[in-house]
Amino acid sequence: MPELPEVEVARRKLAHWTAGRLIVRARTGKSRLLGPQSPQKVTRALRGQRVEGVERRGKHLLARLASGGALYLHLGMTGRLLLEDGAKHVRLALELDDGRRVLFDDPRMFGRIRVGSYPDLVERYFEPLGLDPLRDHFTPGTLQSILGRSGRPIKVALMEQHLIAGIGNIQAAEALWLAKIDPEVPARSLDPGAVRRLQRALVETVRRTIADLESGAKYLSEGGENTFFVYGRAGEKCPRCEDAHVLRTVQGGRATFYCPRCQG
DNA sequence: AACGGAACCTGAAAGC
DNA sequence: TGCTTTCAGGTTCCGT
Repeated sequence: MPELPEVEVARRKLAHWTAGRLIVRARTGKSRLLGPQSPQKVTRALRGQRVEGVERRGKHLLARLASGGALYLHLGMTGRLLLEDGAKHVRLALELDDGRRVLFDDPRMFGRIRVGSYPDLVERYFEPLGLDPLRDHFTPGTLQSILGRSGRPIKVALMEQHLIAGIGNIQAAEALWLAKIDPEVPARSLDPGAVRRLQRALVETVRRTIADLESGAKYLSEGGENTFFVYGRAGEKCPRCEDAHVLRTVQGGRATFYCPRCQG
């Protein structure tokens, strides 16, 4: 499920829960989330460690440990972080010195858990990523130069993590609707005006989704109300022009929602 | 290199 | 009601 907004909210929560805390013990079991690492390697690297801070780039999280090591997490499609119980598929549990437990729940196991040295994990998982829409480097100029390198449909290009980090299927659709850009046009064909609108739209949709989540909004999959403009709204009237209906197509194997009138 | 499609998984929702 | 199919907000691998 998680795109940048959910991951950023997860980062804030994890930072809040673990601030100044010691991991008394970690529990995990053998699962594909661990990759080649043994459960023992993971639990040994975490036990007794103090969490010094939690960083995010795109959809990737890194918790710095006092040892100079770090815990890397990717929430995949269905991963989430929560306190205490209420989770059926806990893949990692961190028991803190205040008696609380942080749980990484992930039914589909598309997420990823790694331990290692902080520099190694940064190099492996952060450095290959492109522009992060919440950082200062995300400007119309940098976006223009990045998009100029791709001839793929703009919707597909927006989701390529080595170009722009953190945008997924929902945020891509929402940003293109806000910017009134046809999802099918080649990325490099956007003129400076369109790139400027897109840059603003990406920041806007990401910030708005974060604000919604912070105010308690639930994921669609957890029964939450659909707060998006076009995502998941095939057949409904476009909320802007109120004339055309939202269409659903498929690009790169993923559903794309857009207004053929506003974004034609 | 670039692209489409399948694969990896489980569970909820829709279809019959 | 219950069985079957489809779909899901991510990433990676494989063949063309």
